[in-house]
Amino acid sequence: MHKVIRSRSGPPKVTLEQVAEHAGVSPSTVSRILNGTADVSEEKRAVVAKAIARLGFVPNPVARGLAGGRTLSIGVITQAIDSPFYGAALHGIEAALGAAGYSPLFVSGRWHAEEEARCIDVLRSRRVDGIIILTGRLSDSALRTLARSLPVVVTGRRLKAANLVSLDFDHREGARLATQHLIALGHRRIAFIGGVAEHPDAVEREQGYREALEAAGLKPDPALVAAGAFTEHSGLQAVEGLMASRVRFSAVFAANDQMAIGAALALYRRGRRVPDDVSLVGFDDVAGSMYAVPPLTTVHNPIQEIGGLAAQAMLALLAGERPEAAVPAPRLIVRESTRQAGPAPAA
Amino acid sequence: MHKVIRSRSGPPKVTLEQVAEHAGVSPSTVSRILNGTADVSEEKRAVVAKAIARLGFVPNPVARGLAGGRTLSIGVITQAIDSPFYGAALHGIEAALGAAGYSPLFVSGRWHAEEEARCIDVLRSRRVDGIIILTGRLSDSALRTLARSLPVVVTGRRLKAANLVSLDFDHREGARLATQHLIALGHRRIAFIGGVAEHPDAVEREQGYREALEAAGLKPDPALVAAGAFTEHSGLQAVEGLMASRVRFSAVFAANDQMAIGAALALYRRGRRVPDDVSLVGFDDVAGSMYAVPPLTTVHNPIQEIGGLAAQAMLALLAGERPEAAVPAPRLIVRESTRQAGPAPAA
DNA sequence: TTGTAAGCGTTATCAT
DNA sequence: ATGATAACGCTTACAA
Repeated sequence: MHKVIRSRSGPPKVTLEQVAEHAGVSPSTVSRILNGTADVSEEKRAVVAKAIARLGFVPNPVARGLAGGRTLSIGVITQAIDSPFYGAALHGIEAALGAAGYSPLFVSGRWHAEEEARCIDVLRSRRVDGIIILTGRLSDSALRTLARSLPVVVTGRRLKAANLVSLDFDHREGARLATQHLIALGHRRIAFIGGVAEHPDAVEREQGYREALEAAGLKPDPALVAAGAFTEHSGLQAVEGLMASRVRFSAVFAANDQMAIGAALALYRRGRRVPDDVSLVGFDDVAGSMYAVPPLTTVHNPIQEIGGLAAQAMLALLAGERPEAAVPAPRLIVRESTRQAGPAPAA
Repeated sequence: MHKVIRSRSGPPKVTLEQVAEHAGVSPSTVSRILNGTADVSEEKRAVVAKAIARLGFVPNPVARGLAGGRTLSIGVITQAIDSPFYGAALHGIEAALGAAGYSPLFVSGRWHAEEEARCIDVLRSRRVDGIIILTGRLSDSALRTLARSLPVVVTGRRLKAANLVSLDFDHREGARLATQHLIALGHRRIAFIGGVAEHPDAVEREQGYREALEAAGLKPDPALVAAGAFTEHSGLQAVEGLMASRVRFSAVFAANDQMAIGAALALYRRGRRVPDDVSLVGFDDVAGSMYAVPPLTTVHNPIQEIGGLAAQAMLALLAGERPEAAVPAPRLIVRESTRQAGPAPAA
């Protein structure tokens, strides 16, 4: 009774050495049992287990880190810790890592390559056992170099290297799906709002858009593609630009949901109804898009799942395996922001 | 030249001892300089500084943690790391802590008191120097106890204790503001969607709603208050329940933005326009609400700023001060989801 | 299979 | 003001 309370109130002060003493074995034996480093007789195993339970022993990760060189912590580089997109990924990572006794150390690159490099330094100085990079800006060669000193898992690219696994979602296919959907509904003049130009996801999504158009015998009209920056505001601005330039369009495909949301607002402001006057498709299927008004048709990007996969790949890497990660294929989620194109598109 | 590259590629292998040797002083002197623990002659200071720069020495936080008992890391307990609300707070915390050389360790309680307790154990076993709790479920007395062994900063309550600082936003006043706004617009039948019942923020917001009503001579109608759970879905359901029960209302005040967003969708589905048919107010001013269709009128909750304040309070606590934290007062942000009540509310 | 002892890179306690 | 010399709590050769 008394013990339970203590274990929750005071810092765990019991040391491995005390456990050893209590069990009548040597510290190394206890350590071996804890880490499965070597075979230990069932007999001692039992005594030690009892002693651990009795004393409420919890190994000290800090000491472990110093002695063993492993800290049981994994650095995770995101671009923005707030953001529905990264939030979901972090959630997936936390769950998978936590189940294995590892803790994530989250840092934000804030879209600057420089910041990102600083993040890596921080993580390294903290002696993380590995680094997961969620769609960063670092060059492929920088990643390869990094992987020479640490296991690395990176999302958003296709990259082969030792000690490194990359998880890549098929953005092109996803964008193709979205565009095809619009085409199938009879839309011919489909505007596209792009993402951050240097961002690999963004360029792939634009490629998918183009490919679908071409496959349908439609030729991409440069006047229909607007630049965006993956933010709501940029989506709003993009649509405003489009309307100011007086190009006709009956549908908009935005390279991510946040921009689609911004686009919806711009349309609303100008009195163009979604989906009655213009159809709208996003990308990512971020948590909020299901509750947009109207609910947004989008391409589901299993971000949280990818986070989990990334974490598992890292765990496998740490275990000395050479994991092959398979990312789920994109699926189109049809909701209420798209509909059949009107018989005669308005001039 | 060569050095720069190495510092970014290999793990920092230079030890304090090597610096000492290189500078011709003892390790203790180097340590003292690093920590400002004692006076050191300008002379040695300079030599050591040079040696540190020359060798590219970076102190090892793990070793520091073992020897000194401080890890320069702060545990942060959130309820959901994904979530626009907590995301913003984490962002504020990360920025403030990072500037001081501290790293946050984020863990999610997932709204379970039990999980939350486990989180604390994890953080403690990692030897964090302090714990920031963002609106948790732990009892006040549990927090007091915790504060006896570790500096604690907690948001979402008013609590006085040694080694503990609480930051409390005035939810009641915020809710009052929101309700008054609706009343001033001529609304008389104002529905309220509550939050998680055990959540202190939720009850205060409901109190504010009631107070504003009473202050205006309106008596709260139990049929107008619906239970919610701080999620979009629960907001949607709440409005559906309200409409199914056929109570009249010309305005809805939701205890947070996410529920307001859900409410907006339910209204949209039933063909009731916002704000033409019913006015809608949220709470928190989460990132997305500015881009809702229509943009949501809400109470601004400076979450990111509060995160920063919490971090600074923690830093002050660690420095042995007794910080007084002042949280900004709530402000109403009037956008486009509210308008004058119609002359004769529909039956 | 198990124990002994030497680290791991700092900080802290004494002396001087 | 500065230097030895223990810790800190655990892992890991190396022995036995």
